[in-house]
Amino acid sequence: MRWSEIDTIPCPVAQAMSAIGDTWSMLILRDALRGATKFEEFQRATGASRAIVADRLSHLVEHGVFTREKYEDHPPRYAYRLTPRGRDLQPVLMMLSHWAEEHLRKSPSDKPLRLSGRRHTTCDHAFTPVITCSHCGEAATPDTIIYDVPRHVAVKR
Amino acid sequence: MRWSEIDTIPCPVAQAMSAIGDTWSMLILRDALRGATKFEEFQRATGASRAIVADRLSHLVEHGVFTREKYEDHPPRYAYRLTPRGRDLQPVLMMLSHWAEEHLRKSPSDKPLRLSGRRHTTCDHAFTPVITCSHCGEAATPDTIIYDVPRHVAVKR
DNA sequence: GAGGGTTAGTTCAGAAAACAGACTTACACA
DNA sequence: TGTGTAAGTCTGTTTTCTGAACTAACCCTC
Repeated sequence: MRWSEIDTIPCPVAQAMSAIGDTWSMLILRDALRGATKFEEFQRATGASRAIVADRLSHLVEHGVFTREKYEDHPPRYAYRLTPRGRDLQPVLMMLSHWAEEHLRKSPSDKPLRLSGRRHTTCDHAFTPVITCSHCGEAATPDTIIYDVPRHVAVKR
Repeated sequence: MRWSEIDTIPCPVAQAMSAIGDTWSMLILRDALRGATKFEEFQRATGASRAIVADRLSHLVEHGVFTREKYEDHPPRYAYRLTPRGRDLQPVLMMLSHWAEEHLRKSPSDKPLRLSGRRHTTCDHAFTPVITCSHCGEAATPDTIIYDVPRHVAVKR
């Protein structure tokens, strides 16, 4: 199995990762959600090489996560803007950040990291994300969720 | 900037991706959350080469996402089990799946994919995950969230 | 009008990493 | 003696990445 064949796996996690690309793409998405739109902004903020940034941006455009709009003709200059599909990745990045803040302290005795203050404008309070059930509104914690996994994908026990 | 230096970036997204590893690690996590514990199970389910599986598993053990327990001495056999830190990645994987199911249909006219039925045992209904605010309990959609990003990380506008 | 800054890339060679497939070890069962 | 299972390691090729230089066209300052 090659990287390039990952998109053939019939699984939403594999499909999602295939569309996003890799860690550099994640960092580019993070910066886009913070407001970055220009090539140079992405390059500076991620610290990745120019070739990587060019490659990942075109991958993300191909997969409908960004649009590439010319905002100047001579010389050609482009703005990369998140599509609705791209903006919908915000919850994924937020949960990832939340996980890191909870778990990735430097030493076990450290307090949880709080690198980014997250504020809910509806109630104007700092908060942490809580996943709830679209049907009953109660918390959907890992132990209250079961999956009906298609038989051909299921792991043999 | 090298891959190996990603963990030096003071950003929870970078830290999280550094701890997780890459797409193969994501697939390994997916399988672990489905109940896989053995090397061979991970190898079959992900389709990655044995070297990749061995490498990613040891990476994840190093980062406290899995434990490696010997369950047989001769010959040595190991079970990989998720730690609490690893289990807490479940919401991340769930949001990623949800995004793929909503957005990655084969053609624009297709209905959203529903590859895995997600059921909430509290109310016994199929559901989609909704992120809410830990303070007021209302939906925390991207447009109702603002970040207080530390100045040294902020993108210049 | 010379020089520097900005923006969005492309190109190149050498270095690093990923990868498939074969191999190893060791037991169980027939 | 042979097949199956399990958990890797090893090897040599293939692919990707890095870092630096280069292009190109405009703007601004001196």
